[in-house]
Amino acid sequence: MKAEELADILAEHSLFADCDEAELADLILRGHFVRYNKGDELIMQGDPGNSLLILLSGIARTSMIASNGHEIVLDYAESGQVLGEIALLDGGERTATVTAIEPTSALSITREAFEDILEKHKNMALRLLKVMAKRIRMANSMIEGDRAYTSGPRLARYLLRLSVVGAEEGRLKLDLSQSELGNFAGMSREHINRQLSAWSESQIVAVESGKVRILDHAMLSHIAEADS
Amino acid sequence: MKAEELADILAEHSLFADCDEAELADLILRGHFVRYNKGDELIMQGDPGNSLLILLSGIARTSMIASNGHEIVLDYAESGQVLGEIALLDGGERTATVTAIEPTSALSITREAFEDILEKHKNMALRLLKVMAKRIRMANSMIEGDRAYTSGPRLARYLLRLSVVGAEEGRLKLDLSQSELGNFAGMSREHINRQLSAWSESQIVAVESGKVRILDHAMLSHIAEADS
DNA sequence: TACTGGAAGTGACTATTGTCACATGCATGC
DNA sequence: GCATGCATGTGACAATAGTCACTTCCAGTA
Repeated sequence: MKAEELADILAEHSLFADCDEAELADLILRGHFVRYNKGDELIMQGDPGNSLLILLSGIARTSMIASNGHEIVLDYAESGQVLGEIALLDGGERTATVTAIEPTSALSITREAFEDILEKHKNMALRLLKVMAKRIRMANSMIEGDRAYTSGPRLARYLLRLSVVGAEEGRLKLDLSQSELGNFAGMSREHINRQLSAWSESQIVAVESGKVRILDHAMLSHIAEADS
Repeated sequence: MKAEELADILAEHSLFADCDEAELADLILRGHFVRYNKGDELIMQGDPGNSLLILLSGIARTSMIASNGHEIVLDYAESGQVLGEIALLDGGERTATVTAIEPTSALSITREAFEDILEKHKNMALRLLKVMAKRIRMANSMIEGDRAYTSGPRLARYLLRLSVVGAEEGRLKLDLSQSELGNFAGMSREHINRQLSAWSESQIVAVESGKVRILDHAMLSHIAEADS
């Protein structure tokens, strides 16, 4: 892989967009290119965390299994995203499992390589700090959503989170099944179904062949902030 | 303030325990010592975030107000803890309000000072990364708790989180009122009361003059992992 | 085309938790 | 001591969302 290719991928979404050539070169040199098939686990909850991944292509689901067996989906990561930094940094176990939901490739960076790169390129640390700041914001916003809102506004928030900005026709980034949406938004499949049906009635979303499309973005945003 | 004093404070709890003298000296030199009375706000949600705080004494509550007015308590911070890094790092607004719940003092560090120190002392970045890794773990664990567990186990978790390790007689770090506990654990005051009464019956906790004491730590841990 | 498995739709019931309305208790200061 | 105010205890009820048990729909394939 060439530095330019990596640069292109990183430039698109991630906070690594402003890496200079030397940094990219080192990432490629010290990193290890890995491919995964749909369903493969890039990271497994409970494992020791001795490496970090930078997603290059594909989409991966980050999820945790609570001690009572309940599965929680934390995020869907796209290319450019960093995965697995937490355990690498604090030396603890991996808190979540990351599963490829389509063919996926990534750059894997070991702890030693990571430390070397951090040492050599001071900007990398700052970049990582920003990545993590963003992640904390996201986590706090999930907590806020879970705590403060009932299911309706919460689902609205997750739909908005899945919606693309320049959305042609309100398409979502990901076509999740209703069960998957339920896991993500923290509600039962049946309840998701009923809520989507209701919104479909009032022309806020359209549900066609299993795929959700946002028709009234403004209304959905409004619902996302409502009291109930 | 002398470097040794700061060193003592940081050594106790925080990830800054291993700072060398030069680092401490710079923190003190570039930092600004601030005092707060009970009830003062160290950080206000919505403000621009141009500084970071290191708590030196006292206890501060981190909370958010959701757009529907619901208040969520994210954490109670003790001395040694870093506050306000997120907004400082990503340049966004402060996501939460931090309120002193007793007289509190802190070292305030501006963005410029922060950047200088980060530049000068490479270990500081790594330390901050660890602080943030810890925060993400905590946030994920809150999400897990909110999503996967019913109120009983969840309250158990929060009580355990408030319990001191070498707890003499199961005392909590903080004597929260039942309303405050409710805000923290995400349940109504009444429900907290009923749950505590039930546990009090079965000798798991004791409630005496408004203060909760954990009697059966093992049992509480067991409840914290239960299916319901 | 008919068969099959998985996703989606739906009604009835249940469970958990919040809300409201009060009673009680307890400390503080006049 | 008594009044005031805030924290706590408790019963009755309402609301939200989950569970169960089906049915229906649809795509892939034998």
